Amino acid sequence: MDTFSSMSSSSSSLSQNPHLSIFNMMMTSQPHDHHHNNHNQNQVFQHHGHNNGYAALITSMEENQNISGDVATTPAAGEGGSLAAENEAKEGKKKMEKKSRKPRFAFQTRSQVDILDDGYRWRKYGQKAVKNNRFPRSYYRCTQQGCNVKKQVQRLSKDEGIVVTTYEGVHSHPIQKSTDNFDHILSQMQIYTSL
DNA sequence: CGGTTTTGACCTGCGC
DNA sequence: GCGCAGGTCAAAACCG
Repeated sequence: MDTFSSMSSSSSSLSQNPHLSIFNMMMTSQPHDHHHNNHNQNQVFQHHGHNNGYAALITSMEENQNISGDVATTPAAGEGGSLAAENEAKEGKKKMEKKSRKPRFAFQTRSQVDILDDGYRWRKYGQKAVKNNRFPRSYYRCTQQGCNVKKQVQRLSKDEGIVVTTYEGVHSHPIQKSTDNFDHILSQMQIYTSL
């Protein structure tokens, strides 16, 4: 998403509106009708909290990029899956998004809990053990019909205090829960971390 | 009872 | 071609 390019320049404003800019952009970005081929961009945004121990990092990627060099991502292997059977006659099922690789965003947070409530409803559809990582990776899909946004949550084995949430795709519907802003999430994290 | 999680099987891409 | 690794399916279990 080219939206990110403008963000890097306005990174200074992040200190003003710490979380809103990041999350609103991720959650409310408009669906691109035509998958305009955005070039290979892999931008990393880091945001260090003031002193609450919170730190977030966002990575946008198009091809097979690594998330902070620790989380390995395969080149859209998931696009295939059992979709090969789609060649037969699966029309009720979802079809693969042509060749367009959906934008992916890696959101790295320092938190004790894996489930960061971002306001959307997710249904878990898989969990896999990751190589060189003693923590499994969980796969979620947005429960909203017609919304094929996926996300995967993984904890770094290097630093188990860090949770990497990778969003894939763009929501085509408003947020269902009353998650006004990131403060809600922040407070939630602080609650859990104080356990 | 309906929606969600769990979990093993299955599929695909890739490297050897 | 085979095995591995990552991603998905789907049936059963679980939970409100």
